Amino acid sequence: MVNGLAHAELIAVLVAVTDNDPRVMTVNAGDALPSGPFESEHRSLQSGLRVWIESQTKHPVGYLEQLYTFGDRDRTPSAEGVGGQARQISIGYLGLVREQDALGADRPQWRGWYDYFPWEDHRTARPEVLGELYARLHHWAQGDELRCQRINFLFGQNGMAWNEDLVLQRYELMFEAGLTENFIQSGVQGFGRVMTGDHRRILATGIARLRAKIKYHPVVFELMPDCFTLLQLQRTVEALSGLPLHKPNFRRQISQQELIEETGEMSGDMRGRPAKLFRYRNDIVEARALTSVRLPVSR
Amino acid sequence: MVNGLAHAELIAVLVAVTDNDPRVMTVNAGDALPSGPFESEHRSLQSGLRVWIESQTKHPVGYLEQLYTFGDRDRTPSAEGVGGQARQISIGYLGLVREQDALGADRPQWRGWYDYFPWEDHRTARPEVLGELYARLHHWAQGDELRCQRINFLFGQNGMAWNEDLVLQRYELMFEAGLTENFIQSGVQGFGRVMTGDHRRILATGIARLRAKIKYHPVVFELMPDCFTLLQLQRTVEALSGLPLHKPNFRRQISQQELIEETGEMSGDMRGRPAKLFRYRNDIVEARALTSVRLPVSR
DNA sequence: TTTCTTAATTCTCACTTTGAGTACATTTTC
DNA sequence: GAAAATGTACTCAAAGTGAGAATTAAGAAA
Repeated sequence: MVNGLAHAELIAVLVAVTDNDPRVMTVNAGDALPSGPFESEHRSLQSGLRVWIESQTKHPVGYLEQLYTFGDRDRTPSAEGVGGQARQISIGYLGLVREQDALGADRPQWRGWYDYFPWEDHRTARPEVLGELYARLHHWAQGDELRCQRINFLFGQNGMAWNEDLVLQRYELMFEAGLTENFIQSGVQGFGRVMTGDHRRILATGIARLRAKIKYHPVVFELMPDCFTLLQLQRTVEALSGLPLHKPNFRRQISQQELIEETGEMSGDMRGRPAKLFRYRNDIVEARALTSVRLPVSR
Repeated sequence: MVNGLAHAELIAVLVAVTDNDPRVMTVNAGDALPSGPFESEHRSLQSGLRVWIESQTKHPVGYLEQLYTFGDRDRTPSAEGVGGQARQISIGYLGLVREQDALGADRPQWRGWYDYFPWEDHRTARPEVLGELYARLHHWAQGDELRCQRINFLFGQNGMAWNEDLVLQRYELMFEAGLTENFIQSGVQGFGRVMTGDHRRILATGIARLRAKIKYHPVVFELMPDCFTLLQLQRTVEALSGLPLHKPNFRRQISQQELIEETGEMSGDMRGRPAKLFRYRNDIVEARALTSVRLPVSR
């Protein structure tokens, strides 16, 4: 028995926002996330994945961050055959691609991520699925107090506010309740598109990470074109977070962070008053831009 | 050539706070973090590590979280021999152990983490090392504007505030500047204790993660005994963050979150007025307790 | 031209959260 | 009993946030 030997695979959640909708790169007609073996000639995991993605997709990847390493035994039921001894380990990455670089984003590999998680898009209204979802979850809960509290908390019911960050927890609750892949494949509508293995869970991990990250780190700009209006920026953040934002307050928040500057040009193509164009300030020191959560420090 | 085959190793940053000092579990007289091969009989990475840690250390691990997966080629220069083909992949975990369970915390495996990062402890004063550290960093920077900005930002110089979260970035800057392992082993004092390979970097990753996490997730309580006073809690947070906290404001912040409740008992062993004892409320729903960063949501 | 529509941009104001410090209470130690 | 040490409760100004009104600038319709 070879201890510690495993098949290592890299798997990417590649995100772009086009037409105000967040999209994710898929393979097999939307059935899986792109992945490949970790080849040992690469210098590091990160650079290995970058090279591999760029050769596969032709899209330059601006931002790349490790998500999570998945290694549960029962993840991929079909993975038994790979050698008998060695386990499968998948290292997930989150990558961001600029709209302008994602040309061909209409090509079928790019799928709107709300196709997979329809209950996560609260931009215009509470998604309709939530009604049936609540019903089925509560049916599963069978009156168990803790389960009910968890449902209410995660899905913003019963006076609790919807928290957009809890994508993964919501998916995992649904998984526990038997409302994911097998259930959907039995023909139920509205609970999202399925993926192979645990790819949808990895996607949920990526969405959750990105939603949390945009709040304290200026990664949104990795998804924006060089020049953009404040409304375009707002629409992008809305697309990612799945929430409608308050325009004046959004613009106040952005401008006081001093992360962007006017280009001097105006956008002309739209209806209504033309908007100023902005660009991300690239004279910002690396990590400078974090809205830190504060402890009550003394002195 | 076997593609995708790798040696997988689990590596743990196990933290406990005793005597108001954060400590980390080590092996080899403080030279390395505990680690071991990922054995394929485990159900998942997480459970594998938990079993392994608890059998090795006899400490129950309350909280366990994946940190990062390290796989750079040049990480461990000595790891060439392991088989010629397969790469080494290390999956790092952060684990928290309660003070009461870390009895024997005086045993030499538990080391104060500021032994490894003396410049990170700002509880009583700016650490003295910072003077020499600045000097050496600026000497390395050689006037390069970007490098200087980065130094000032990371080390809170030149009007910038010290940010306790940037542990990893600071370590990596020092690494770039050649102020880590080899440098220290050449006999320089005050730049911290070294570890084998990149273990000190993994420790920095763990500290950084924990410092960030305590601000929006109630993980501190995983380090506290069942009953504690508010000052004990404050001292623990101070120990982890390396900052002195404002007592009245800290207690206000804690009490309005309603995460703890009075036990009704009082602490008796200390000098001065006895303090109320509190316990963590275990009727809190799992994730309920997060101080979320807000976007300017509309409606 | 005038008016309507759409969107950009600026301001206001109440309310909440923080930073910082003060005052007072209750115990042990000298 | 006074001093020292700690616990606990307030106060108050400054900063930050949520919600919305008001104003400006363009094209389109009447």
